[in-house]
Order: sequence, then C-alpha cells, then structure tokens
Amino acid sequence: MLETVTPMKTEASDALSETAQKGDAEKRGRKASKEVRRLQLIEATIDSLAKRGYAETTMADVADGAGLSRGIVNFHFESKEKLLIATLQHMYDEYSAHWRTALQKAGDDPARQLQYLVWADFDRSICNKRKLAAWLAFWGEAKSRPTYQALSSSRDAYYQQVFIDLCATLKESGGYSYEPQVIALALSAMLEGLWLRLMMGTEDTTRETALQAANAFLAAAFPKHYG
Amino acid sequence: MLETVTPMKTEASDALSETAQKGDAEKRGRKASKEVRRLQLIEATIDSLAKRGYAETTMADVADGAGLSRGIVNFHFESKEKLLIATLQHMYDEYSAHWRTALQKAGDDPARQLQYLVWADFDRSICNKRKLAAWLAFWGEAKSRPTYQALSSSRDAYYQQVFIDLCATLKESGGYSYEPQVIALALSAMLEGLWLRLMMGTEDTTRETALQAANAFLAAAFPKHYG
DNA sequence: CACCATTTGTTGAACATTCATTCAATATGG
DNA sequence: CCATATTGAATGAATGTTCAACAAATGGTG
Repeated sequence: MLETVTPMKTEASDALSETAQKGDAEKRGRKASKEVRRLQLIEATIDSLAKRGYAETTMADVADGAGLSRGIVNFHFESKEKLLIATLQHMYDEYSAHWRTALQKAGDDPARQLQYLVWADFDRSICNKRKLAAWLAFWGEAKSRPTYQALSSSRDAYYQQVFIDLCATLKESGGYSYEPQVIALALSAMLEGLWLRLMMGTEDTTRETALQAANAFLAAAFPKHYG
Repeated sequence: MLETVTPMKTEASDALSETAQKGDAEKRGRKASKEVRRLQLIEATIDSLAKRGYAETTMADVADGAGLSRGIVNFHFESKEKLLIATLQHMYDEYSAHWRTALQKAGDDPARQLQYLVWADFDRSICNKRKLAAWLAFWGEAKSRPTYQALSSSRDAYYQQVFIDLCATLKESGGYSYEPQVIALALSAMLEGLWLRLMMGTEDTTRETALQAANAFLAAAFPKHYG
C-alpha cells in the first residue's frame, strides 16, 4: 500500500557511514572534508531537535551527538544561529527535491500527479519521527524569527501553485464546481495537519491511517478521478 | 459570514482592565487578589510567547510585560515551568469551553452541529494571531516534554470522538460510503492544518479563506447536507 | 475609631547555573 | 614544513531562582 515513490536517500546518512560515529572513538580527531563534517553536524542537530526540542538544543549536545569536541561547531558554522539555518535549509532542500522527483515520476496524467504528490508526503524518507519532530521544532520558532520564515514552511508558494494548477485541471476534466485555489488550500492544509498529528505522536494516527485520510479526501473531492 | 458562535470573553482581559497596566505606574506595588495576578501573568506569558517564541520567552520579559517586578512570577507560580504549564492549561480550558458551547448552541441537527464546530474553530476569540502563535510555540516543544503532551493538542480524544460520531450519523442519513473515523481524521487534520497556515502568517491564508476551504471540504464530503 | 501585630504581597539585588563563543595549543594530512 | 582541522579550557553574558527588606491589607483589641 505504501509504495516508495522515490528511492532517495539522505546524503548525510551516507556521509555519516564513512565518518566517525559513536562506536568509532579512535576516529575522533581525524580530519574529514568540510562538507562531510557539515553534514555530520547537521544530522546531529536534527537528532537533538527531535530529542530535546528547539529550546533545549545546545551546541554541546550537537557536538556530543556527532562525537566531536565543543568548539567544532563554531569552526564550521560560525554561530549557533547559522548552524540552525543551515539545518533548516538542508531539510527544506531535501523536501523540495523529494516532491519534485515524485511529480516527475508521475508522468503526464494530472490525477496521477496529484496522487504521487500525496504519496510523497508520507514517504518514509521524509515522513519519520525524527524529521517531523525537527520540522515542528522549527515551526514553533518560525513566526518570531524572520530568518526562518521563508524556509520553515516546507511547502512553499510554488508547491502551492502546483496544487492549484492540478486542481484546476481536474476540475475541467471532471466537471467539478469548486474554486481550484480553495480546494487546493483544503488539501494542502490537510496534509500539513496530518503531519502535525504524526509529529505529536497521537496514538490514533499512523502513517497508514494518515494516508487513508488523505485518500478519502481525494475520493470525496474528485470522485470521477479517484472513485 | 463569520458569525460569532459564542460571545465568550477571556476572563483575563476583564481582570486586566481593573488592575495595573503599563500606564498606571502609580498602581505598582498595590496588592491584587491571587487569581487576578495569576491571570495577568498568564496573559503576559501568552504575549511573550507570541512575540518572542518559546525559546526566547524569559521570566524578566513576562514580568516586564505585566508591569511587575522580577521576583513576582516565582511567588505566584513557583517556577518558570509551572507558569508555562498553567498558561497552557488556561488556553486548553478556553478552547475546550468554546467548542462545547458552540456544540450546545447548534441544537440537535448533526449537520448543524458539525458546521458550528467548524465555525467555532475560526472564531475571533480563539483564532487570532496572538493565541495561535502561543499554541504553535507550545506545539514545538510538546513532543520533547511529557508534561505538555496531554494539554498541547487542544483538540483532544473526546473532541475527536465527537467528530467521529457526527460523521457516522451523517453517513447513515446521507448514504455516504467512507469510514467515519477516516473522514473525521481528514476533517480535523484539515482544521489544524488551516490553523497552522494562519499561525505561520502565510499571505494567501486569512480567516476568511480558511473558512472557505473548510466549507469546501464539508460540501465535498457531505454533498447531501452541505451542497 | 485608633493602634498595633500579623499575614500577605511585592521588590530588586545577589547568587548560581547554563551556555555560546573565543582562542592558544595541538594534531593531522599533504 | 605548511595549511588546515580539532581540541578543551577560559570567558562573559544571559537568565532562573532565592531571599532579606519593605509595603500594603487584615484583623483583633482597647
């Protein structure tokens, strides 16, 4: 049921596998390329955000999580704020690339494209406890931090426009009566709301039930296409 | 279009109007009843959460916002954590009372009850920038703080059950084909997702457009009742 | 009513802790 | 040997909490 839309792996998990991890204490102090270290620290930041939340995430915790020393983060990122921005940017890029790939794989049929976009949202590589928790941590701080705002809603204006265009196309071919913008807003809001439930760890919501709910919406809104 | 379902006012805003505010510097040092002070400090906490976010909310900022001295919060709440829990509890109680009142005012017709619940979610007294921002601030920390978890999803298990029951009733009378739990999850997730959009301050989403989207969902899912 | 004692509320400075940042010393790889 | 990466202790700023002193209300008593 939950087919993987794209086999994308996070580059960082690859990077981690060739560098120091908790077990390899003897590798501490080894030099690694700048990009590898940065990814390693970004992954450790996501870990910390997921485990402790935004407010409790400290530089020391990130460094410990990466198995490196205290001063290292400032060397690679200058400041805590820049580390967090880089982390957010990393997650944004990953999400962005993921749905674009999914859209491409769907081919030319608009109904299929919309279905693939919905599936992409619940793909394991994107939609897992660790990353959802990190997203939520950023969302909580986004409104009061101008720097975060542009990046913090993973679904940006362009993504929204794609949804609107797809809804408009389906409306024509199916003879539905609603405004494309309105139904697109309802749909994308529901996807975010389902994410929110998954993040909060409410018992009654799992990736499977969330996907069911999303499909129920599609069937209700576009009965000719998903009936 | 946006009719006020309930004329409820926050007790705290009443309380504030009879106690010291920024202008009345001469009233500083005056004693006030315990309950009034607590509400005053809780309101100042919501202000701070909305303005600065969770991580940047400090005891000093709360005290300044209330026009009182630094040590006062510990006197009334013992610790910062207890102040935040009391604030969350206050918001939870307010939300809870609000939707229950709305449900009561709807009368016996299930379609009307569901419509009133949806309206209640976008009522100004609940759904305004200040309070939404405070909710989001708590959500961001909820997963990593067990104490927050029970209170942080304003829509609790009972609320969800009411939705499911209403969907089940509508299904029978309208001859729809989906599972009530699934469509109820889709609906409540969409409401939360719309809140999220409003919180984030995305330009294309206002209280009016959010309500339109919610109504579009109702019309799509229950055409016999809201067509 | 006036007076004083007691309780209760409030203040702001002092304290202890946590944490981001800096940097001189050291290690590593080329 | 040089450039670069890494370490970890030192530093200073921010902040939650404590508390002794003070002020205001309360209530009892003559």
